[in-house]
Amino acid sequence: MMMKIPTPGKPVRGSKTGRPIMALFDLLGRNWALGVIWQLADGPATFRRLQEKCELVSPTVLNRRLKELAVSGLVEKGAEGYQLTATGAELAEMLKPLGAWSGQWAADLAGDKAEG
Amino acid sequence: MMMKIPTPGKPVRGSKTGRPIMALFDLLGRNWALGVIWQLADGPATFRRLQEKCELVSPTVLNRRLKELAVSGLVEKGAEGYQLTATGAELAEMLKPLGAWSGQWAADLAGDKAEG
DNA sequence: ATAACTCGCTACCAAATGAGTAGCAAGGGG
DNA sequence: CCCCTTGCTACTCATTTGGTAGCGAGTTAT
Repeated sequence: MMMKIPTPGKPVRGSKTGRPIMALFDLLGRNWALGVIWQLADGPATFRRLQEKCELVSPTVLNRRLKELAVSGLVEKGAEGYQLTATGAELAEMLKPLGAWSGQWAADLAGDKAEG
Repeated sequence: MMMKIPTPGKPVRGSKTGRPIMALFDLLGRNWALGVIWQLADGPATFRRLQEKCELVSPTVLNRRLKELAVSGLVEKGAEGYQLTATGAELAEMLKPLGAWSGQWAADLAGDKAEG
């Protein structure tokens, strides 16, 4: 099983420099990575529960993302299943504003189409 | 040429509901999407300049991301090349904190390894 | 004890996406 | 006209994803 997990400081997929922000973007720039963090911000969840919250993402992908996020110190396993680490929670906190913003963005896009 | 571009309000890759936040995560959860926005936050750039800033990302991928971001109203073409729209700039603004945070994250990860 | 169920996860394969190189059409300069 | 840069497409091959099936462990119910 090959698993390239982006790590700050060394070359990763799409980043030869390994600048932290690029390693982060590489990690988050994978399907469902952001979604998983978003859902875990609500609180811990078991594997299957998380799968449901992520609209039935396939177990293959979910498991891959969880492993990557775990190695990266953003997610960990606790008594109640998977949960954000302190670091992961910080990140989730920074993502929160995107929730409201995305609603506005969706509205704008719909508006543009109606007008244009 | 098939191009599935996530649009809020309708089912997209990885999201049957099309909730705006999921459409957004789908859009951003692609290789270099976040990186492109990040780089454009510095100011407009031509295609080739952008390619350089993104560590020589292949033109294929860069072009795809730009098209997707354009359709999604985050990026547009101006006199000086590609640039963020007002909406895109808002998003970029919200991503800014990640820059500093990722530095800390990288340091923590390195620290854990050294200790652990 | 065992049958039935749930849970976390892996194996497997098909489909989509990505990387990388080559190179073309358009525009500008000399 | 020739040469250079720019934006981008074509093509090929590697990697990632999606989707289904199902296993081994633990739990409950009989």
